[in-house]
Amino acid sequence: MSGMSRRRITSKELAKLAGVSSATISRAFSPDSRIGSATRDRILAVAREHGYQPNAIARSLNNQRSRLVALVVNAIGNPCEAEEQQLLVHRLQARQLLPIILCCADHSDRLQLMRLASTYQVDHVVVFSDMVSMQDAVDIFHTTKPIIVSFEPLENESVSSIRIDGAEAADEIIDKIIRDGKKRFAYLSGTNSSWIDKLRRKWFADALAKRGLAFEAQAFGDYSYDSGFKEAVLLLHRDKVDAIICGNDVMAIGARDAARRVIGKNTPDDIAIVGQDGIAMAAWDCNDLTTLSLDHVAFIDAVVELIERHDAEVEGPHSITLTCTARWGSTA
Amino acid sequence: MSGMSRRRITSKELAKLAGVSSATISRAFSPDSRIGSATRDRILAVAREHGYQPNAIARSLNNQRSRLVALVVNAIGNPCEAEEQQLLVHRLQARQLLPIILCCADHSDRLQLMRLASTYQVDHVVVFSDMVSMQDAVDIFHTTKPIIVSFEPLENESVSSIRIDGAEAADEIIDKIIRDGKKRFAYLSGTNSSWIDKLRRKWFADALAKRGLAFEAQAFGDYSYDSGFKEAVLLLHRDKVDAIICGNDVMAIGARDAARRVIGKNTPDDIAIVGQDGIAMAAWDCNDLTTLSLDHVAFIDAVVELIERHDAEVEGPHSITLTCTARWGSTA
DNA sequence: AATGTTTGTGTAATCGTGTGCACAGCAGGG
DNA sequence: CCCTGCTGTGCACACGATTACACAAACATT
Repeated sequence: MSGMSRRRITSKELAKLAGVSSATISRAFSPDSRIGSATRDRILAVAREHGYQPNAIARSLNNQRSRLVALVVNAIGNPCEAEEQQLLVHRLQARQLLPIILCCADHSDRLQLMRLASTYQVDHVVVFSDMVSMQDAVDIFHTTKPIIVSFEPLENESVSSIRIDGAEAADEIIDKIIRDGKKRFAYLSGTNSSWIDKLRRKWFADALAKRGLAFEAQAFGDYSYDSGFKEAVLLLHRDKVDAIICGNDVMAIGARDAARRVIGKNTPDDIAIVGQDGIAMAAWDCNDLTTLSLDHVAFIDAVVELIERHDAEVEGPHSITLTCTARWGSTA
Repeated sequence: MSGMSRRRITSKELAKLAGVSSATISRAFSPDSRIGSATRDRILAVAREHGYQPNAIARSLNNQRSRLVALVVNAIGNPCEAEEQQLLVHRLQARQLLPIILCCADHSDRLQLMRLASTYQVDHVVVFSDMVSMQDAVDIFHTTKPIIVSFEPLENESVSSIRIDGAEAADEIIDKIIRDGKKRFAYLSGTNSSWIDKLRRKWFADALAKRGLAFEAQAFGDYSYDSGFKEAVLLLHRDKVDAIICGNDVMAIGARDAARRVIGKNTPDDIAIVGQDGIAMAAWDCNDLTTLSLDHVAFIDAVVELIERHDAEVEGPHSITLTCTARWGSTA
């Protein structure tokens, strides 16, 4: 435990200390290699004494395997993703894989950021963000076969994908709201550029169309509470809608607050408000949101499953489909 | 753009293609090295054509500089930390540094996890988690000089620290609550093992003591909404307190909901509820929490400042102190 | 006792870059 | 014409580990 040394000790130096060659040091740290158990024990003892650990960078260079995983996300703080990120990081850590977070929210060149990460020879890439196109991911990580979270089946040979389908659940929700007597629907998007947002909106639009209705208004926020609050005021006041489908749960909570405080209308009697994602906060007593929800555990299970297939070098395109469910609260 | 190749091209191969030596390739990618500008342009063109990027792993091995930063956090989903994490990741990315997240919440051997990360020769370590002791951090990252977020000055030569002081703000808050006529205080801890929690409690306990009072009850949660809810019911019902200081904002929101829904008491008239952290959600209209808050931007500025000092190899122990402020809402 | 097999260790090459050193070419000054 | 100085490039080694190969010793088999 004489770990006061500023510099890290190398395998060659440890070899000298233990009276063996550096190859033997390496073997002492590789579980299944031919080495005398007495030698191994002695080496591990000396290693512990001098605080030696094999250098993972050098090991990666030789192995062609870095045990790093790039996670491309929109943001970290964003609760919609945070729960899943947390789960995934746990699962990776359990497999001795280290996550590198690439955060796209700040729009400062996302592609450059991904290129930087790709130079670190990451073993896997998981793209959660809808701000990066599949083609960009494939081009930049052409050596890694990205895992992409998607809302439609991807036919591309060089990616694996997780497809999420909420059409049915959206239909259930719309059905309930209409039976409750609401007539004028609005959609509050999280962004105006994302294809995920477009698809989610389509689920609900299709459900409306099936019943001869359509969205009477559409607004654009930025997935934040404040934007949900602000846009809801406009929708309720100007467009006189009585049902708002929001792009995520956080905006839905903002919209609910706006309705209650600014307009003086309450859910679910006066108006209906629906979220999407099914974050834990949505189920809190003070929120109790009706939301189009995804099973986070199943979702991350799917990601891990794909990572395992890549590790096992199973060939061919891989795609897993998950379906959303409606989670009922008191807001719709 | 013929990036269909499965394997990544190396500098030596590119050298052959460009009719130069691999050393020249390397120089083409190093901004300040002696190389003819014509040669550089040609090399960069060929490199782009073949999708070549220098291998950061090999570069790190040679440089003794990985440009990786380990962030040791409790959890990712936790809103208390998420905002800061998000900020810090942005700042790191702007400096071309890649963050590796180490998540301690899952108690599966935190130390082993840190040891794993340390083998990747990270350039910096930032410890946000109060679940890892300073000594452990120093032992494991003895080559890296960790940056530790702390609540008391650390005299240790081998760490830099950010100290957070909330004594004054706690005093203000207690003062206000007492002037409002509340008399029986409870403290709702986030955990029973963390020294951060103990210190935060001390700020408020000292403020009470100054006025001849003390906490009449103490409960232990786990920083979650649900635990705040559950424990608050007990505190209000069994211990009949009329003011609850919570270990973080999320528990405070849970406590507020419990008071309102289960006990039928409202803030701030019947009872006072105080949070800590000053997360964005606390300011939402539906919450409007009184909270002991820290300026997140200043906080991350301090972290980045310490990272820069380490990069500049400024010697000596570094410590930056930040003070919390009271953020007033309608709950106390 | 001779031969084959297993075990444990050392030697040296390799992974992909960065860089000190040497050197060739070229310009300019005397 | 010689000497000095600068520019651009290649050679070779270093970074710290892994691993195929070789080989000695120990052990097993006939």
